[in-house]
Amino acid sequence: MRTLPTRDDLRTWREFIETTEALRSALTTRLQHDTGLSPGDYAVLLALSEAPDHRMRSSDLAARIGWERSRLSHHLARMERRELIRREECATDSRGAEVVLAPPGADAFGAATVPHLRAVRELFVDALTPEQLAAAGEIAAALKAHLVR
Amino acid sequence: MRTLPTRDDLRTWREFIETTEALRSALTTRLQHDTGLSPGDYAVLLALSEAPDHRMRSSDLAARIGWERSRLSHHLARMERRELIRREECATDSRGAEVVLAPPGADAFGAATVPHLRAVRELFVDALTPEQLAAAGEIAAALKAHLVR
DNA sequence: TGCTGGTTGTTGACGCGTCAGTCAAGGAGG
DNA sequence: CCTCCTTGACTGACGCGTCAACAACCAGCA
Repeated sequence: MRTLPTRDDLRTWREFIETTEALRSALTTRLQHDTGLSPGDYAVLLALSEAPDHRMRSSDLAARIGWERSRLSHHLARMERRELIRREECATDSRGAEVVLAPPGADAFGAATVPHLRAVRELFVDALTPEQLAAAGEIAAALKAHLVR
Repeated sequence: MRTLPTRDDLRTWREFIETTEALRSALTTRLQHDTGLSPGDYAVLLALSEAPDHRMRSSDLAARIGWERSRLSHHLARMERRELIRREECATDSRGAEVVLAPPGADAFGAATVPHLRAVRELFVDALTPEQLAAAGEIAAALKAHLVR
């Protein structure tokens, strides 16, 4: 039977969780401001951009970006309303839907990628020394490994 | 003029951001499952528990937990529906509202704190070596300092 | 052929968060 | 007292996420 975290552990935990949250939120704000896209939009558009013919089955797309089908379905409905993507019936499986990158979506994604990568550099990479960056990677790996346990 | 992040930087970034998100989500799920509270509920109840008389002006509460007043207002409405808190008119400033910890809220918070701290230890502290834990604190501090810049 | 069980994708309800108001109550200066 | 500005809190609209339920469909098998 193990003890609870120490006061110091908790201070570190708070600092860590609050800062990563603030970082995520800053990135989101930046992406939104620079490009009008949410992180979800970006993930969808990235996957479609890399797909052959710029189209993908809905389930494959969900698996690709690690979302639940339902979440994707809701999100695609909103993106379709903004004409970033279209949904078409699938020829080979009539249950299925194909998600197609629409021209405004391709444009938006094209305009988004450089600013987004620049923001990642400025807010994350540049904030850390090379040693810290490496340590961050190891810490993430350790946390992840422990999570799936 | 600086360059974009390298492929390695991006791998680290992805790993870092996805893992911290997964960690946050695991903690949330755990808290929800063990105690029926969301992190927001927990933050509100914690602040009220520490307040004199278990009551606080709405704005002070918002400042304390770092929320927008509007967000707090919505959240309190939901918590009041569940009878975790009550809202009373403020005697000294008739614009104001006082948020009061209700008995079910106090009970829920009391039952939540140990499991929650245990989860923090299991999912965060225990996943890291003492050196990694220290490094995590420093990384968070560096990121935070860079954010406010 | 017809059942049966697993998939695909959508939907509705609801919690949560932000934003942009709204409105009442205080306070300062004329 | 009256105007003007600020403050405290709430609200409505909307984006986002999860969950549970569902219809339509496919595939394998009796």
